Amino acid sequence: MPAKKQITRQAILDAAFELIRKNGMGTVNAREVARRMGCSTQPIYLSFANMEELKAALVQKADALYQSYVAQDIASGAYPPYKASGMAYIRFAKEEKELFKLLFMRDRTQEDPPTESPEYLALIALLRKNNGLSDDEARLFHLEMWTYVHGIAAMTATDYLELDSTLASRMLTDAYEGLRYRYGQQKEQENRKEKQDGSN
Amino acid sequence: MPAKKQITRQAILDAAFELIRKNGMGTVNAREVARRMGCSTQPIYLSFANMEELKAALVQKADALYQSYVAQDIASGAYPPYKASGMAYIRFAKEEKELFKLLFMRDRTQEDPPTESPEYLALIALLRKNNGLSDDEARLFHLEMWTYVHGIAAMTATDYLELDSTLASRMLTDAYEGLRYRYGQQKEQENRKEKQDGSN
DNA sequence: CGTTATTAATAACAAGTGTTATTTTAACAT
DNA sequence: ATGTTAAAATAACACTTGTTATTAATAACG
Repeated sequence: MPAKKQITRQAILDAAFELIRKNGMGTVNAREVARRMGCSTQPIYLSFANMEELKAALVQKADALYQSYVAQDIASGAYPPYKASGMAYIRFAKEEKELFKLLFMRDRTQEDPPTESPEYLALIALLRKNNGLSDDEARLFHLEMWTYVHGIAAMTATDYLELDSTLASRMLTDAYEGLRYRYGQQKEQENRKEKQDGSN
Repeated sequence: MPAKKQITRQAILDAAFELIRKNGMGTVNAREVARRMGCSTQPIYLSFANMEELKAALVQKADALYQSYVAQDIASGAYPPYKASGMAYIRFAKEEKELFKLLFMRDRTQEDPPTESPEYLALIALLRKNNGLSDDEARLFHLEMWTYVHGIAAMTATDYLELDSTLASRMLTDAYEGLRYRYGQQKEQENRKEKQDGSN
């Protein structure tokens, strides 16, 4: 079964990924991808059923890159694991603005797992262990930290903010330690209340 | 100068605004706006030079609505002024998701005033007064609070988060009081250092 | 009541984009 | 070398959207 085989799915993906990285998903279209590969639009439809399928593959590729950011910042040991997750998210937003917008600033869809990911549960466990929090407390603590991290990252990706990693690190520590203090306060209050209840 | 005058600029603006509120700027186009008014696209080009001009007017209208949110939440007195600003931002994100995305989740452009708005300066002044902060400290404090508020609002607008106002209020207080504690700590450290320097 | 100015409707053009039909090209088997 | 066949180029179609040309309608004025 002889043929003439040249333009691979991978090559298309790579060309489209460069486009999306630099100019965003809004600029991805068949003719532009083809132009960057110096070919016609036909090969695209040989490797993908339609543009939607290509775009889905691009999202996957973007997510893989994000995962590598997290893995690297955790492995590097520059920060403790919980903080490293946040720093990686912010670093990704800063270095890959378009991909960040694609992955984290789109409307949530039904595909997005509402289920609790292992990564999420690992972070919750980490907070419980490090700060002596209950499961509910850890979840709220994490929500508060994560919305904060997301705020920094989102404003960075849209160019409202330009942070170096030193300031980002400081902001995360401020928030984290501030919350530890708050949650400590709450524990004290609960204890006081219990004591009172006991003495009555 | 006789004529026949019926479809006003205002009517077009109103129809387009309903569209943008419900379905976002991406869905605003001449034919759809016309369809909603039960007329052709011609009148649009009588009142506006082009669609870009219409869209700019829509952004202005959206901003006016946002300003009314802030004004109302400050005037209501339900929260102290600094907190009210944040609560209004979050409420706007929750009740007008598309408008929020339009105003606050787009890439920053050159039009966006890099200059320090009076509103911003008023909030800084408020923080200085209430918490005894220096100008620099207040600016950083505000940056930390505002990125947090933005994170909550942005995740709400994209449906990753669904908060009632009670939880939003609690989250803001947690962050605010946590930061007050942190900035208090820093002041102590500085004082300790000064004392040491003095004794040498 | 007819003229005229102005608005709106209709139709059309242009550009962009997804997609498919048709033709051409080139690698491999024979 | 040549025929077969997959892949690629070219061309075309469909649809969307911004915009403009042309035509029809209508209100104001004499």
